[in-house]
Amino acid sequence: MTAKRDEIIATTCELLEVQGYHATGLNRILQESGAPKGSLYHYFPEGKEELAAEAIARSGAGIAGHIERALLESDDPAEAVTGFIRALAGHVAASGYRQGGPITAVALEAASTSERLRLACRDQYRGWQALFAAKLRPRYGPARADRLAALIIAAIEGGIILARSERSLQPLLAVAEEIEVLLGG
Amino acid sequence: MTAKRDEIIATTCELLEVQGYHATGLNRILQESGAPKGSLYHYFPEGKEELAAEAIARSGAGIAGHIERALLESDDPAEAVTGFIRALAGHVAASGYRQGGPITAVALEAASTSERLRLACRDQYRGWQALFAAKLRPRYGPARADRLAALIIAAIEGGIILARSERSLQPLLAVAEEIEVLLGG
DNA sequence: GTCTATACTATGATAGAC
DNA sequence: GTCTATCATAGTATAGAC
Repeated sequence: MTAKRDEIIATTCELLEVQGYHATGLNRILQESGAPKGSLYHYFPEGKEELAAEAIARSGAGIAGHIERALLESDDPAEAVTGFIRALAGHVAASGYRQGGPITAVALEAASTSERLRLACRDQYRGWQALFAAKLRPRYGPARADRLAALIIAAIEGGIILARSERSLQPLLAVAEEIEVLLGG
Repeated sequence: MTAKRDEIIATTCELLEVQGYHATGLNRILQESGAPKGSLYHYFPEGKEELAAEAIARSGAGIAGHIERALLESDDPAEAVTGFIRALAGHVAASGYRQGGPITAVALEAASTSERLRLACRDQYRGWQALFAAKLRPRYGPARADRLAALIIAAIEGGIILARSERSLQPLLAVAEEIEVLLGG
């Protein structure tokens, strides 16, 4: 029964996004996903870490999909990138400043704590960065495109942190505007 | 005896920076700071949250001091800002990619969880942002200076996340370079 | 009256029994 | 495949030592 396993992962994605890794208990995951209590170690023999790693991969793939679709919306890189950021900002606000950045919290908690989760997050970041870099490469060349992509990811992740702390879109919108300036020149 | 209270806060600062809020247990704090277990609720009657809030304020003030000093190093805003980022990058690497961003992890975990900690982090971010904005205002005017300051904070916070995930300075250095471009124009 | 040892309740992750 | 036991540790509170 893979449907139940999927449901567990989906619930984990949500909780990790809102609360981070350590604040998210297995009990809560099981309860929220409606899965039987004893079933967790059947589906995830390596326990919480394995489950979290899979959740990170899934969340990351979802974001990658959003990035891909957003970057197709315009031929102009500046417009495409800032369009993505503004759409993301809307999503952050719509969630009551609870969501946005599904792996950010885990990335920070796990960086010094769990090599497995650190690598899981790193791989997602690399994937996103590659998508932006590919879009920017024709105009800026490979080296600069990589740097710009790094800045974009960093500014988005940081912008989400500020937005959630302020409960305001302003930081993310400022990020979008300034990145537009940087790319527009 | 305020010295022991101070020691507890200092230890909490370190642990929060590396691990975040929920991963940091009171036992660990007490043990690491050499303070007796029973003394915690004497010094911090409201428990862990109160302790964390004080630690956030202290870490934040330390960063503010670093920002202030760095911004005095050059009259050119671009040089001053990127100087700060590069110095920070050095510190991140020197700590084995465990430190840097003392409140980032807590900000994310607590944003949806503890109003008190959310506000504590928000206030620190506002303070830092005000410092950068003040430096940028003469050249860029008030509105743009605020936006640039938001981008700078966001890009730094995000850059730290990426650097810690990659165990590499590259993301932070890319951030510095691109911000230099943005401010240099 | 300032500080600390100890105990308590809840919940964490996990693993063996059914 | 799932329930229940286990064992550790969490955060907290109180009663007593200095």
